[in-house]
Amino acid sequence: MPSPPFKTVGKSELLSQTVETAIERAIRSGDYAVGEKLPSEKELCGQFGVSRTVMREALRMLSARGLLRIEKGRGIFVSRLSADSVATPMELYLHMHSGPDHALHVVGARQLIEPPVAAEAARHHTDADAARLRANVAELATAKRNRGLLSSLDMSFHLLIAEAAHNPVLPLFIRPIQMLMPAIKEDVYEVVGDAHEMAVHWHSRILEAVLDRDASAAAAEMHGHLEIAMAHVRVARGRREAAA
Amino acid sequence: MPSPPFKTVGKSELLSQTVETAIERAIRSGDYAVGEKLPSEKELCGQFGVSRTVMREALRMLSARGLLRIEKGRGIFVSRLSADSVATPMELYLHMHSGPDHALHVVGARQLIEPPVAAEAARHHTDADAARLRANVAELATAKRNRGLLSSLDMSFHLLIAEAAHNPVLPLFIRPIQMLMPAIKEDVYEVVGDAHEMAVHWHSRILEAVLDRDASAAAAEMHGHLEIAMAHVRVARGRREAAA
DNA sequence: TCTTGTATGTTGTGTGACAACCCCACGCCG
DNA sequence: CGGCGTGGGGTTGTCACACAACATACAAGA
Repeated sequence: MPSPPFKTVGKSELLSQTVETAIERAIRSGDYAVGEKLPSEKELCGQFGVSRTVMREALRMLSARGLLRIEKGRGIFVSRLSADSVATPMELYLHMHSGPDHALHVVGARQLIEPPVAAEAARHHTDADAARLRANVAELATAKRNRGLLSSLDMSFHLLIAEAAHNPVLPLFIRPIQMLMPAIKEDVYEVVGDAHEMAVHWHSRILEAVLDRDASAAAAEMHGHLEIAMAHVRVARGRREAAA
Repeated sequence: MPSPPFKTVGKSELLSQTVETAIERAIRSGDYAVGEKLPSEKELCGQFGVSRTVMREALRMLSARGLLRIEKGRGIFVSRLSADSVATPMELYLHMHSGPDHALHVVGARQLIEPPVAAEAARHHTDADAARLRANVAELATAKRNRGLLSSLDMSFHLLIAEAAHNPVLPLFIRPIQMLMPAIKEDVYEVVGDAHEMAVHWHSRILEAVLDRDASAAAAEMHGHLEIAMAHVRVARGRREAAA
C-alpha cells in the first residue's frame, strides 16, 4: 500500500457531530457568554435545518462534556466549565488504565508530583489560601470519626494546596488523583488505627511549612506524609494478600 | 425558614442519565471488556425498558465522553479510553478559563511535574527504555525541518521518560499535557529560530543524566530544558501582544 | 393584595417509519 | 469446484409527530 488511495468522498461525519462542533465553536469564540440562554431546540433545528432528534443528540453530547446545562421547562444555557469536567474524565482514564496494584502506583505518583506542588504553594499562596488551609486543618482536627467526612477533608487539603500554587493546571491533576483515594483508603482504614491522628499531624506540619513560605520544607513534609501513606498501602496490601 | 419543609418527592434524574450511569458502571466494573460489542440499540431498549430516543441519547453521551464507539451499520463497542478524551476537555477548560496565557500555566505545571519524573526515570529505567530514548534522540537530531515530525518526536521523548519511570500512572498525566504542546509551540516556532537545535541539545543532556542513573542531574536538566521552553513561550506571548 | 387557575413555551419521552450502511450467506456462473 | 455478485437481514442515522412533565407569566377571582 505505497500510495494513499482515493479518499472517501461521501460525508462520513454525522449530522449530530457537525452540529455539535458548530455550537462548540460558537461557545469557544465567545458568541455565547457563560450563563447565556441558547435559542430553543425548535429554533436551533430551524437554523441548522436538522430534525429535533439530531439537535437533541448534539445538545446532549455538549451537555455530557460540560459545556451546556439543559433545564427541563426552562431552556439551554451555556455552562461554566467546571474542574470536574476535566477531573472526571481523568479519573475514568486512570481507572480504566490502572492495573491490579494501582494503589501503589497512584500513591507513588503522588510522591513525585505533590511535593513540588506544595513547594510552589509555599511560594505563591495568598492570605485567603492560608485561611482556607487553616480552616481545613482545624476542622480535620476536631472532626468525629466519620470516615466520609475525614476522607473529604483530606482530599480538600491536598486540593487547597494545589490551588494555593496559583497555577490553574495543577488542580486538574491533583483532583482526579484525590478522587481515587477514598477507594484506596478503604483498605487502609481497616488496618491502620491511628490514621486520623497521622493525617492531622502531617497536615499540620505541611501547613506550617507553607505558611512559613519555606518551599523546601513544604516539599519535604509532603514527601514525608506520602511516605507514611505509601507504607500504609503496603501494609494493607500485605494483609489483603495474606487473607487471600 | 427554621425547619426543612417537605422534601421533593419526584425523581429528578433524567431517564437518559440513569441509563448512562448504568452502562458506565457496567463498563467500569468490567462487565464489558474493551472492544467488546454491546447489544443493539433495540435490545438495550428492551433490557432497560426505555424508548430508542432515551437509549440513543444515553449512548451519545457515553460516546462523547469516549467510552463507546458507535459504528453505523455495525454496532456499539466499548472503546479504549484514549488520552485525547482527557486532553480535549483539559484544553477546552484551559481555553475557557485562563484565556490566552494558558500556555504559561501549562509549561509552569510541566516545570513542577516533569523534573521529579525524570529523576524517577534515572532511577528505574531499563535497558529497553534506554534504547528507545537513544533512538528517539538520534532521530530528532537527524530529522528534517518537518514541524509535525519534530513536534511528535519531542512529545515522544517526554513520554518515554515518563514510561521509563515504570509507574504506569505517570504517562497518564504526561500524555494529555504533551498533547497540548503542539498548539502552544505554533507560536514559539514562529519566533524562535533555533528551537530544533535547542531541543536536541537539552534532550541529549537529559538522556545522558538518565543513562548515568543520576537522578538529581536528570531533574536539573529537565528543569533547565523547561526553563528555556518557558522563556520561549514568554517571548512568543510578548510578540503576539506587540502585534496586537 | 394575595391566591389560584390557566395559557404558553420549554424540555423529556414514546412511537413509527424510512434511509444508509455493513456483513454474510446464498446462488449464479465460469 | 471455486470465485463473484447480489440479495436479505441486521444495525445505526435521520425524520416527523404526539404527548407528558415542568417552568414561567399573566389574568381572573376572592
